Amino acid sequence: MKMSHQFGLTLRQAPSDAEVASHKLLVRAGFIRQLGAGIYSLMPLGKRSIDKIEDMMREEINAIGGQEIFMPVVHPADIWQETGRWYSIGDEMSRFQDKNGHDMVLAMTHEEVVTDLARREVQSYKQLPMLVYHIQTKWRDDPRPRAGLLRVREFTMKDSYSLDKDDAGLDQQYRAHYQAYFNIFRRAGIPIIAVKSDVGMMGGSMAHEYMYLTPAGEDTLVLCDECGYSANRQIARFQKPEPNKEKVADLEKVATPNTSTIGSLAELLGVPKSKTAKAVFMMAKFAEGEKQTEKFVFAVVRGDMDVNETKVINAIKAQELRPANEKEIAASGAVAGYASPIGLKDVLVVVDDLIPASANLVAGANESGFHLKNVNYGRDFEADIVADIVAAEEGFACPECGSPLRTSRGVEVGNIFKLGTRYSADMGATFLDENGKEQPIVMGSYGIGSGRLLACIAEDNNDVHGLMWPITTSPYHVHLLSLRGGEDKANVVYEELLAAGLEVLYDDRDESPGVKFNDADLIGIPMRVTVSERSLKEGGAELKLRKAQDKEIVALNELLVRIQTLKAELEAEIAATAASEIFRG
RNA sequence: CGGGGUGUAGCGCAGCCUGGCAGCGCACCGCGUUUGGGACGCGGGGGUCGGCGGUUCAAAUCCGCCCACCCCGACCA
Repeated sequence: MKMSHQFGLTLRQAPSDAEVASHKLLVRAGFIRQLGAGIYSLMPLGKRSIDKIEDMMREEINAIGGQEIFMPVVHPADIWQETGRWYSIGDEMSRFQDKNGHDMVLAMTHEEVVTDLARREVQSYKQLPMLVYHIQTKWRDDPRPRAGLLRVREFTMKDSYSLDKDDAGLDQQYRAHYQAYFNIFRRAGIPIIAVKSDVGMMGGSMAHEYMYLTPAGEDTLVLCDECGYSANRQIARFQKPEPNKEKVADLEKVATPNTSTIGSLAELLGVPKSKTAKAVFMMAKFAEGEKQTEKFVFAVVRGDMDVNETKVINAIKAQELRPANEKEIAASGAVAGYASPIGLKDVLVVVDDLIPASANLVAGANESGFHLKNVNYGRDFEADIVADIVAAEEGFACPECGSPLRTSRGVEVGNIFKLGTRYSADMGATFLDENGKEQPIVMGSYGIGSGRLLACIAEDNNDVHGLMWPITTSPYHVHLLSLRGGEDKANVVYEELLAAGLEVLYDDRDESPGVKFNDADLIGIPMRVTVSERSLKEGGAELKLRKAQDKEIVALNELLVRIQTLKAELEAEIAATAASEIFRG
């Protein structure tokens, strides 16, 4: 491609609303342009990189038996009603009516459509296993898009769906994806770790997320350097400390004026925070078919720990959780700052499993200015549900080996879910087994966001001058610059490289050398070839790697072979990182 | 949804407080000089000052409402 007619210019300054490196550089280098909040166009350079990423996805998914299909982006509401997600998903799903007044949805994922296809096409166990996938645009009206392509509302995703006759088959396809995803990320040139994760709105029994570690990420991961345990903080477990073994003492009411925080309470009474119980009030939404109900939830954890809302949602099997407002708190009989589960009515009490084992805690008296000492579970109050609802923190003990845990921020670039029969059962996607008995198809779903992956590659591969693409995802292999006195020879080189099948971005513009060099560094194509009066005098063309400092002069008649060799070396470097991943289920 | 911020040329910004011809740098067009790390000179083109309404002789500037975008939080894959 000749840059003189390239659609999309480089910018000397990034738009002021770009903050993270990948966003600034992708805009400045002309890969993407923003249309609205979380809505981006891909320019020619960006489109070429995305195509390469998606082609690698195709190769890896084809290699594990995938068959590419293409499913619609607009769905009739009825299939979403069949699975109940029409009712359970909130504003994040955009809905509209067609001209006949029929409810429609913009696809945010494709479980419903693929399950509908499966119930039409799959009749017999003899057809299974099968794996279908597509690369399609999705729309999720995220409450807060941010950071360029790292978090958007409209995005393209490769998602595959596995169809099996039983759990063993699902497990096999799940593990195949587990490895295939690592292959894709390796080939794309970025380090990724897999962590155990919440199943969220997908439902199902097991899930992993693929995380690129970066402070710009917004998921918090809990990692153990000792044994390799890794999980999203939303579900991360840890070993609870040994509870105290005190003898149960008598309940005692104490005046604690102006002591509505755990810190001030512990100080006033001279006890450690771990001897107190903390209460958090939330409203939980439950969906039963088409009906929605809300319930006041009273969660209790030890004072030195924090509630993990995802764990609460999973413990009480709610759809959604939000903080309760003052009115709702008052209606429940609880007193903010002095709340306790003792004597409350019509509320759902959820207690962390460390609480029943802890004796003589300090808790609120449900009376402003008073707390109770020596509160004991079982004697003074009981819970509707006892479960692990505490958020894992840096330094807590690893659930597997007891070593201190570490936390890190990450961006989720992919995920895999064991769906089981969550969708096939609701939608009647069944087959006949060996005994002629009707069984629901056992399913899995597996996604990777291609734009988010592009952003992570950019985030991981840049320096002060600009982007530095791995050869596998670079929009072009070679960036050819012609400078004064080298124009004619550069034209010949361009034609020769193209004829050899190389992808070349040719800077044939009438610009000063500085502009061309700086644009080349900004765009970040791995190999740069300069043809000028000077280089010709020195014996040919100048060849430089974007990531290296050294330059070499290569005779024009050897240039093609030299570039092909270098390209093969760059590809081999990435291939050399391939490995089998240990599955951590 | 809560808190904070910003909307003036393609990009970055000044002007607004204290109302009076809409500016600067980069980018863009023409001519000339220059040519290996974001050149220089001369001459040009480009604006509903986010939108609507109000105050005023006069509004980018003051007032009201709305919209968009960004950041933090809530939430989410």
